[in-house]
Amino acid sequence: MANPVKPNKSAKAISEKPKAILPSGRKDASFFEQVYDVVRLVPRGRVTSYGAIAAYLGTKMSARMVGWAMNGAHHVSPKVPAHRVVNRNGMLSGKAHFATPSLMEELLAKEKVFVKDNMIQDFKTKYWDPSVELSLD
DNA sequence: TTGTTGACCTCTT
DNA sequence: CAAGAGGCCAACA
Repeated sequence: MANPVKPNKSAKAISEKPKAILPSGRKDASFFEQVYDVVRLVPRGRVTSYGAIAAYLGTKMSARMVGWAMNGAHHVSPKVPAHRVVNRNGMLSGKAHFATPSLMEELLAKEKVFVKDNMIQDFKTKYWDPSVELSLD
């Protein structure tokens, strides 16, 4: 009873083929590229979740990988607004991984996105879903 | 080389 | 309703 059903509703057409800039200098990872690209597409004052990005890539189960990608996003060019990426609950789960624990809140504050108790205010309102905003049609 | 961990999410009991 | 386990891909030991 691990997977009684596996709905393959993917049909995603990611024609994006950006350069491969990996934290380790590798150029084989495509998942990371997509993650970086999507996060960079996040408009100012908006926030998204790991699962949303993962789902946009086609596999919402790889939400963990999205977080890993962010880990190297700090030294990637152009800089990836990782501060705009939070978990499903709207909590700044990765704020501790930034240069400074308060850096994430600072950046979000500049985006007019206020945070309270490690949680984004009106998260659902600031929420930015790539699959929806980008409109897959 | 294999095994474990990891900025998560979803399903099952 | 709450808690536990499973699962994805990649990096580190």
